[in-house]
Amino acid sequence: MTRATTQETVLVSLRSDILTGRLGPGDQVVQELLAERYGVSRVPIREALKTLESEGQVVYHPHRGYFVAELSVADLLEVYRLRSILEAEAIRQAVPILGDDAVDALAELLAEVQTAAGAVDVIAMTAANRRFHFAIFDAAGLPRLSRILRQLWEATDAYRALYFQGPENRDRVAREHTRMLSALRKRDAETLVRLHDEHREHSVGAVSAILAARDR
Amino acid sequence: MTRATTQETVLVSLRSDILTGRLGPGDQVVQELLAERYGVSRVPIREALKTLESEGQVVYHPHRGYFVAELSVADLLEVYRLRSILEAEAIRQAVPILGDDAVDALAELLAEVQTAAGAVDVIAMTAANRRFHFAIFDAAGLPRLSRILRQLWEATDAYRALYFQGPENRDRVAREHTRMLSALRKRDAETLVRLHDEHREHSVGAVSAILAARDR
DNA sequence: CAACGGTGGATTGGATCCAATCTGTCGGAT
DNA sequence: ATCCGACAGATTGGATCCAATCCACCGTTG
Repeated sequence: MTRATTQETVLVSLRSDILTGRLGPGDQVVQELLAERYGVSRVPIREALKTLESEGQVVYHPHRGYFVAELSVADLLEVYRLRSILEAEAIRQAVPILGDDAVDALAELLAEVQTAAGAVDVIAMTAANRRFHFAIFDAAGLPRLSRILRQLWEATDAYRALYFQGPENRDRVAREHTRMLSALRKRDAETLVRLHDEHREHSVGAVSAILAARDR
Repeated sequence: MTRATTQETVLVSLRSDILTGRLGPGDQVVQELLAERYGVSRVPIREALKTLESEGQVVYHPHRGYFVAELSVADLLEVYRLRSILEAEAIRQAVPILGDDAVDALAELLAEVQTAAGAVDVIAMTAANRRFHFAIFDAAGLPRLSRILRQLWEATDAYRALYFQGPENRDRVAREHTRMLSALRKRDAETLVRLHDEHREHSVGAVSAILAARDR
């Protein structure tokens, strides 16, 4: 059994801090503070922050430190535009080579999302939601594409949690996922692409509204 | 004047080491060795390596260290496939909003590539070539897209230098760039996209041949 | 009163030291 | 002869310490 290194555990903690809003957009990330919070030295914190920086989750100013990235509306639109292009590519590649067992696994993941939604556990729902979508994307067998998509998803993590706050959004996501699964069962890539586009379309609208409200 | 931090200087040194083949694909990157070579401690090395890791230039195995990434043929094909999609997007966005002054600047960059090609300075040519292409991509005003494209380009840096070794490849690139510039002057995005596709098509063939030769 | 320069506290950047882990090798047991 | 475990060297991971930088505050000066 290979134990996780400290920087790895710190990394997941930091991600969750950002996801839950404990570290909000624009906040300075003081290394000493985190070191104390997690009971480690500053070294693994720094390495974890470097990773987050390259993912665009935090920005780095030399000699000033790391700050949780803030998304402008333009950023948000760009992220969704890129996702639209790349997810379509992933889906078209994945659907024809998806085995029945993989589809069954997806049904399983769908159930997890529903469960978390029912329990109003926003964190669990965000995680399950991601697993559902990436089970499809990863099936394309294009690791770099998966990696880029992960970065794009993570870039909006700080805001996605807000989206799932609304019960109507949770219900909507549940319905859409069900339709995605049925398109998958028919191996209907084009419908799946269209459903994803609608899915994103709605959430980009909702999140921009949140952003606009914040900036006021 | 704000001085560069050590990790930044180390980062550019490392990039150049990889580009020139001083660090070849598959090599282990021993931190102590680099620390001595650059006359610094291991800390900035580690941070620079973290950055390279997230770009996919090196891979990281906990407790074992960093290794210069090796590209399989499948990796290479994926990189070029993604570039094809994303560069087309960048070009279509950029061309209509490109000012005359920007086109003039590109002509300038083209000249630099030619000069370096004439001088058989592979390093300078690689750098100038990149500046030429990214002047176009960056003009799209989509920073995340630019960033992703940079990562994709860097992933094949270790192999690109080999491509420019061949004089016929250098000549070909020079000709193609000239045609790109003239398409740009006419604001003909579709021709420019097509030229880029041909450009890539040829180099992916050449680099796969190099890869195949290595693996034998 | 605005602009400038100095000063002190806070924070990050880098160096050095020690601990943890991995890997290859050498004996010994089966 | 082969497999297994202990040991040693090498390398990385993390902690601690000191130096460099930044930034806000304040007093001075024009």
